[in-house]
Amino acid sequence: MPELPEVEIVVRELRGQITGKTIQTVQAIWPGSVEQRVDRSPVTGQIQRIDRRGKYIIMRLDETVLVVHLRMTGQLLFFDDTRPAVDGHVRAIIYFSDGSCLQFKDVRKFGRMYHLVSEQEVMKNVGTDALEMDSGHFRDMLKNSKMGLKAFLLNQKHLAGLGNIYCDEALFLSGLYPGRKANSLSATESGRLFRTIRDVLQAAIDNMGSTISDYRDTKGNKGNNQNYFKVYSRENMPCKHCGTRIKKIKMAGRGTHFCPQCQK
DNA sequence: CTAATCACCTGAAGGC
DNA sequence: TGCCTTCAGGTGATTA
Repeated sequence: MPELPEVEIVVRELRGQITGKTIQTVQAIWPGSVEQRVDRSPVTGQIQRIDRRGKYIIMRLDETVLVVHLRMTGQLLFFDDTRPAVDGHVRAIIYFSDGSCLQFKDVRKFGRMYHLVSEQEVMKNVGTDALEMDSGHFRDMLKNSKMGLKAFLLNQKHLAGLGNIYCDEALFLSGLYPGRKANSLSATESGRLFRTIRDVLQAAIDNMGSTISDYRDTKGNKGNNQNYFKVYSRENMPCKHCGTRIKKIKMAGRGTHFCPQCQK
């Protein structure tokens, strides 16, 4: 579910909710969801600051870091009081010394909470955050890749943060066919794609993220951006630009929506 | 290097 | 109602 905009909303809320709080214990209800990679040290300490790169949430403690990736169905739910798991899908709970808690709910169990010395242990293949990228670097990466655009944009090592939804949206608004080779773009097309990606992500943040089914913010609220999709989930519906039926095909292993008329 | 497939999991939705 | 198949926002390993 969560791509860059959804993770950004969660991070912004968490900053206000848990910065400065001290972790008392972490209860791993489903052990597979929590990876302890710090020898002889339980997860404790004060949360100094919270960062985000791509879809990763990085909570910086005194000596270590707690990194969370929500993958498909993960949610971080904050509560002012101490309470047991709110339902059977809660995989871990962080209890703070002031009595509040953060519950990590994840239906499909793909998400992870990592306790690490450095976030690089799990983020060595994650590139520059999509909102921190500059157009020159983006153009250089495109020029040096023979991948199709869809696969290129989904690959987190180039640009971190885009997932299936915002890839399809950005390619539609750029007028680019998802199978188009990255190194075939002109300077104009590259610049347009760069700006479109940034605008699509920013608009989604302004709309509190997209909720297809599982995404919730830390208070359990859904996003609103799903009401503004231009192509994603619009198979067989008329293109908002030209009226042609939107097609859905499988590309780079993912459902890919596009307008056969507008995207070349 | 690039592309395709599978694996990891559970639940919802559609076909029969 | 029930069974079976397919699909889902992600990523990493493996195999052509």
